[in-house]
Amino acid sequence: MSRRQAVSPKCISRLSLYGRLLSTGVGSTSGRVYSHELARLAGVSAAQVRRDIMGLGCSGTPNTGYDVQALGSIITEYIHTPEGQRVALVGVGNLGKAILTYFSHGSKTRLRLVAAFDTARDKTGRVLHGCRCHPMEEMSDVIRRENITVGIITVPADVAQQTADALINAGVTGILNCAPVALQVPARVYVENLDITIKLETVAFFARSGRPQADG
Amino acid sequence: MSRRQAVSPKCISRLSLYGRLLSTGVGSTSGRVYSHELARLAGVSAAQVRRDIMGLGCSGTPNTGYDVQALGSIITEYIHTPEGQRVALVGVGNLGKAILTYFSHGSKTRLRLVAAFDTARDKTGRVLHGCRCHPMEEMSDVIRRENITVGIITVPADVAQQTADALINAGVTGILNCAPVALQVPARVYVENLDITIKLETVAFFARSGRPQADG
DNA sequence: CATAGTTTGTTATGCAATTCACAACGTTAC
DNA sequence: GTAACGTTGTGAATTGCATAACAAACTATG
Ligand SMILES: NC(=O)c1ccc[n+]([C@@H]2O[C@H](COP(=O)([O-])OP(=O)(O)OC[C@H]3O[C@@H](n4cnc5c(N)ncnc54)[C@H](O)[C@@H]3O)[C@@H](O)[C@H]2O)c1
Ligand SMILES: NC(=O)c1ccc[n+]([C@@H]2O[C@H](COP(=O)([O-])OP(=O)(O)OC[C@H]3O[C@@H](n4cnc5c(N)ncnc54)[C@H](O)[C@@H]3O)[C@@H](O)[C@H]2O)c1
Repeated sequence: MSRRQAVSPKCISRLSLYGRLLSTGVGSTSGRVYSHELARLAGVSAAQVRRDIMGLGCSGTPNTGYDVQALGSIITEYIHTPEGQRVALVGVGNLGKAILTYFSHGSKTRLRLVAAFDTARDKTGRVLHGCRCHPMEEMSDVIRRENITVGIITVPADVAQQTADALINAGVTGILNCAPVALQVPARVYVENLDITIKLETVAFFARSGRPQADG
Repeated sequence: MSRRQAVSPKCISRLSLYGRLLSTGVGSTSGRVYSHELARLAGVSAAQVRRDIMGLGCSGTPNTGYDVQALGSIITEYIHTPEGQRVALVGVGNLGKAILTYFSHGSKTRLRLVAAFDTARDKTGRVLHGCRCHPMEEMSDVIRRENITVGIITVPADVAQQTADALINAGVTGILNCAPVALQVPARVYVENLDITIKLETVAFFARSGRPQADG
């Protein structure tokens, strides 16, 4: 259970990707996979794959590669808790609804999106894809009762900070922020920003000058 | 027009963020802004801000900071073309519709989302927020005619690669990929991946172990 | 059993990006 | 005018990350 050493967010992101590749039919014939195979599918180098796996207490055998099942399990157990962490989403608008739909149908992650929140009365009280939308006043209670540790923010930019404050107050320690603002949070809280406009402007820039190959 | 030197995607992303901050009421009273103010709002260090700006042929004056208007213009002109690049979106599903709505209403970028594509007949032919949804057969023609250089992929994962191929064939040189696969593209094409599941799993991981502070 | 051929685990190397530190400069106060 | 303060611009130091490289290990084969 104890983490071997501090790993970077980028490393965790790659492990998450390897995990998905392993669970979606890689090496399904042999039951085994080489580092360079995973590398090609993940868009990274083979050395990178081996190095990432090294940090997990590895399991590969030379000349045969990795056991798909075993490696998948190790990665999943490293990234996730046995029960799967519980997630809440705030702001059931266009983007919020898309994410809600995705995580109840399309996604295979161990994470569970178990509650949604909104201010609009036509949203609250309803149940979308098995996930109830609560009014904001119930946030603190629901997050504690449901043991929620992660929040997704899909509210308008001008209320994103207060939404983050409310989530943190209620006990959330990780936030995926889809609003285009940099949140101010205490050091113990981890934030990732998912800013579509910035990503798109970056793509547009390199669509012209075309040099580097990168990712996020 | 000529770029001073090769800059990293992360640098461009930060410049994009500074640009937005400058255009949304930073230092609106004085008309000027300090590097440490931008830094706090962007969630980076003051030295980082100054260094990023340095690469643009800078304009700040000691003790007074930067002229908001001037710096904003310089950043915009560096990141964008004068006319604004044109963008197409493929896959008008839950996520695709949310993005379409956002870029016709909520966003202030110079980029223009001017065309959408889908296979489903109930999507094609309709006009959403001033953006027509075409059938896939018209892609090549429309992209050339409309001078589109950037594509957004919001189709299911199993058709993302063929969608990318089609976009590239039609002349697109930058792709924002929202499907959870690593696309194989020629070196001249620039790809950014926007993988919500990976981002969320990364947040969940550090919501427990809580160490680093990072971003993407 | 020995030999050839691959792939892993890991260490060393190189590179890029961020931070540090400070001189130069402008501004303000008196 | 001049002294004191605060910020910029930028070379140097540092950190972190990815690539390269290679010894050890395993399989296969005759
Ligand atoms: N839709 C996109 O593709 C897209 C792209 C980039 C960024 N974003 C950002 O994501 C966020 C949401 O975008 P959207 O298109 O879904 O907007 P939206 O207007 O469709 O949805 C916003 C939702 O938040 C709710 N809300 C408003 N104030 C609230 C509050 N104080 N507490 C709780 N809920 C509140 C509203 O009732 C609404 O349901 C915005 O910050 C937007 O900038 C969206
Ligand atoms: N919705 C989310 O929040 C979310 C989160 C993470 C990842 N994603 C990814 O984004 C993509 C889209 O997700 P979604 O929820 O919008 O799915 P969706 O099923 O709602 O939309 C998919 C759209 O693509 C169209 N399509 C199907 N095949 C096509 C083809 N060959 N060419 C052109 N169009 C085609 C469909 O008609 C549909 O309109 C998926 O790859 C999904 O994994 C979505």
